[in-house]
Amino acid sequence: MTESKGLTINDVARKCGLSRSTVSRVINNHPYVAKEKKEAVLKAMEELGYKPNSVAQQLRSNKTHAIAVLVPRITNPFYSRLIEKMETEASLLGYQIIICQTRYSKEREVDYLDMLRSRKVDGVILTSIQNDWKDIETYLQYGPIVMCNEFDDQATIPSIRVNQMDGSYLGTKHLIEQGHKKIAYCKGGTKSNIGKKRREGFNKALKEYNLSSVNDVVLTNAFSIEDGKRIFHELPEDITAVFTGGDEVAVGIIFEARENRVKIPEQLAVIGFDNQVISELINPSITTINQPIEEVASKTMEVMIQKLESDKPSNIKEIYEFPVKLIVRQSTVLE
Amino acid sequence: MTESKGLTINDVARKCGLSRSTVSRVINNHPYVAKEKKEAVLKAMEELGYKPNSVAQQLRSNKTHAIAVLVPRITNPFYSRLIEKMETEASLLGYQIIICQTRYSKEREVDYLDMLRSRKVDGVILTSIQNDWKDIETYLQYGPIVMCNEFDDQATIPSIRVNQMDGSYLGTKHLIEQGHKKIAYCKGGTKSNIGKKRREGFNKALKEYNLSSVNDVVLTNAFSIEDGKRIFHELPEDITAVFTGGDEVAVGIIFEARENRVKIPEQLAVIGFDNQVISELINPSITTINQPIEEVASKTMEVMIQKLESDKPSNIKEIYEFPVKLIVRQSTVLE
DNA sequence: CTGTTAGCGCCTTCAA
DNA sequence: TTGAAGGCGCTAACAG
Repeated sequence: MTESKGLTINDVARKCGLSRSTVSRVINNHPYVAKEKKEAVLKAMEELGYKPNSVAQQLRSNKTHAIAVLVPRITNPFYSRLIEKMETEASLLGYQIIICQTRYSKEREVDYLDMLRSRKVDGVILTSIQNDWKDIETYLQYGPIVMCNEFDDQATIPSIRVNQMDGSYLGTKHLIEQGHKKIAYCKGGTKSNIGKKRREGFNKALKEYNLSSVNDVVLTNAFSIEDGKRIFHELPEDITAVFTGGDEVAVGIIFEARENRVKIPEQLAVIGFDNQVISELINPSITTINQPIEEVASKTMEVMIQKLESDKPSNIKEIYEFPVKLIVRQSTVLE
Repeated sequence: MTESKGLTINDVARKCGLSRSTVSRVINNHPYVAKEKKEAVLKAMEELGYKPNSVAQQLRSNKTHAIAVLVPRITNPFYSRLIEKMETEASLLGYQIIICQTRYSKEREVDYLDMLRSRKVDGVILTSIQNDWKDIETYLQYGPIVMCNEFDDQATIPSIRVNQMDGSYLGTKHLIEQGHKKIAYCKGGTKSNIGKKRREGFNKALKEYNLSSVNDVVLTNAFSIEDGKRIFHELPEDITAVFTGGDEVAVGIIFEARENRVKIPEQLAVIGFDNQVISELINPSITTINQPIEEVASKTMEVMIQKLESDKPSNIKEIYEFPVKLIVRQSTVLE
């Protein structure tokens, strides 16, 4: 098969005996085009099988209708749910999503942000942050950046997120109300603001019940199922409950507990975070914190596209915070 | 903040007192540029913070370095693993991935294929097929199309996949060897070639053991966990084993069996497909078929980029078939 | 209402 | 080794 030459607006113009401008006007639905000429153009485009070259349109208009979405890894169900909804919304509004996996690398984050400088995308959505805000800020002159999920208090851009503090507060309070006095706390990376807020909520709950000083068991690097398995073995003897900060970690702990004949929740109560599909299916099912992921994703895309289509400045701090909900299941309460 | 005007090659040329052509040569690493002038250009670009406008480059070169990947839904772990690996490979070779979720719609599939016509992407990777091959074929004149996972026997394009028939054959044989004589078979959609091959493998195993005529229990629309739950209740009394065609379906069946006090594998043996993370974590763990997803994804991207960078025709049928492996776990054998 | 003209930013002959 | 000029395909003034 011979590679198609790519029809241009000139071919259409020639075919219907009109000028390129007229054809262009028809393409862009301009007013003031005579009915019959418009139809002639439409007919010519149809017969030729013409479709405008979007790259040329992009160059002219200085808009790509593409948005980069940076995530650590797409296989993490939290991020894939975010992406699923963002793509659906974007597609409805005529935008494309370019997937960018940073795999927690500062360099890759910068490389992807550079797509703003090279005009490959109109805007960037960050769902995690590897670099300092001052380094990210310099990219703001090339197009809007919106933060979704993760955030930075100094950042002067829109931020769409859930109330993380409330999540850990509700979860911890629930554990305390089940009678636990010695609760381990798992955290992920060090720079995350999500982590900070969660810790605040955890502490707040302890304080309310005057347990603050007795709880200082903190497990770090808690992200994956594997981490959960490791953490199970790092748990001190006197711990009766774990706040994991993620359903994956909870799954790992439960799996390892099963292998080691440790009963959950009788000997160890476990609470997750995210309300992922697996939390409901594993046995025992996992008490967790539900985040309205779809709403967060929609709102993020809405804010981004609004920035793109209005000429309002993008360096304004706006915060949209969504509520979370405690989902009680078997991993913390007896049947 | 004032929106950056976007520096052009002209600004750089002016800054270092050379022509645009020379600057362009430096950008593209052409030979025959005097060392000192080259350095002057580099210095000017550096000081100005110039980066070439990739849209203009795209228009000139008629290449976008973007590849559309069509999947039904990104939240399906099978597809997100495929995408993860594809994105990683593409990014290494200087390409971007545009995520396109068809959600099993013919119309959306065509809309996304149209990005080839409008030159938004250089190539398209299909991981599922909604339209007939003859309708897809017409897009081939605009750029390469590669099939990954799903395939069509008539299609004259590269196809990267696993040996589906072997998968269902191995699984079914395993069930038969455990003593099962009445095995239910779950299938997904009607048009899938994957489904056809799987059915062949299933039948082949039955035939080998002379069980062909007694097995005619086929459950349809088996995709999700919810489908699995439904199917559990549709199972005839005399069935002792189910070939589910997917770990999600197996999970649904196991979940519902647990709720209904049906013992797995004693009363019902279940075999999945895909070796997804959850298959190992659920209790009982699921016997399943492992597919080398990462290898399939890499090979797909390799083939695509090779088509893009050579001028070889893209309408050649090439088949790359990877082997699958049976993973035996608790859902089919007593401990 | 329609055509002519002038670029968007870049790369690549062609001449020098 | 370098610069001038033309054009990739499209749209938006500006005339008419």
